[in-house]
Amino acid sequence: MMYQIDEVAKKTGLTKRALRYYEELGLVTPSGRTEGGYRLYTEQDIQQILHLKNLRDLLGISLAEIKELMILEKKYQELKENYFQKNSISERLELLKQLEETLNIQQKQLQEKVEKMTRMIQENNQKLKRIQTKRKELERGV
Amino acid sequence: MMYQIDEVAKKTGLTKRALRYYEELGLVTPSGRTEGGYRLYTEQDIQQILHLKNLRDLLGISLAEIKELMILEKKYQELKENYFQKNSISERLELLKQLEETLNIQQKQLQEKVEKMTRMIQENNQKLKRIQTKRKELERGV
DNA sequence: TATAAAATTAACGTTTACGTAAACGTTAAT
DNA sequence: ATTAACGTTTACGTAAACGTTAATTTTATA
Repeated sequence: MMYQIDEVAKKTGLTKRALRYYEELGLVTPSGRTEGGYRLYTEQDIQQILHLKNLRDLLGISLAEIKELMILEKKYQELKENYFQKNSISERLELLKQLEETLNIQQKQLQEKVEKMTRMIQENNQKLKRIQTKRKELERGV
Repeated sequence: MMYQIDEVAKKTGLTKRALRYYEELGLVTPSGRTEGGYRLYTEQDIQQILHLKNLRDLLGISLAEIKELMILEKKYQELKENYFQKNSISERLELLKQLEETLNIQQKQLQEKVEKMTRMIQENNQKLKRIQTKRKELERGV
């Protein structure tokens, strides 16, 4: 089953404009079109869009950087699906190394952020406690 | 001891332009100026700037939203420092309630993000494992 | 006191990530 | 066959968050 743009917009929380824009940038291309030219997205397309959204929101990197990433992952998918490889072994090794490196960088970024956020959450909790204490003092004082 | 703009830029990792821009938006105002008009930042100013940077990078909210937040916190600081309060009790209670609410919203945002990021980290780890396995297969095959 | 290094403001420019409107085609249902 | 509700492309617009340049001052130092 395939979905058209409005459905996908609702499912992903992105606007139709954003979906077309991402396609324009070469980030996500719907797998099909109707006879008349309507975009048709598969379930996989939607997963890819959600992944892209995660990268955008969680890593906070630019769409240009995200594009690089998705190109890499696309290559990896192709590699996985091609049993009888056209690529040479050295090419495949090179791709794997690149993917590994990129993922490692991503992991570091994510972990750093998680740590900072965790610290911030703890600080906020302490602040909240102080505020609640103050508030109760005031309320008793009334 | 007070620092001038270039020093602060280096300490915070922001550009001088960004610091001036944030000031223009009313986000962080240096505590002093030299006779000739050079900006002078205190240690506290720097802490505030780092906090602002954290909000920007971790929550990914707009500077306009950050401004609201910092206004609230500023009011709270004033409230803490004024032993002999000018504000009425009801005003103070109102402020505390607002701060509490805002912090709670922030906490939710942060926690949601942390969860999503943690999931992503785990997915990445599994992906990394698969890639490493494949790589070793290839290397043995050579 | 001269001069280099760093600062200031003002104003225009740039990039990113879409929003919006126009003009027009498609699809499904009546 | 019409029509309402969707879609399409093209192209200009816009807000946010700074970058860059120019013209001018300050400040520290030789």
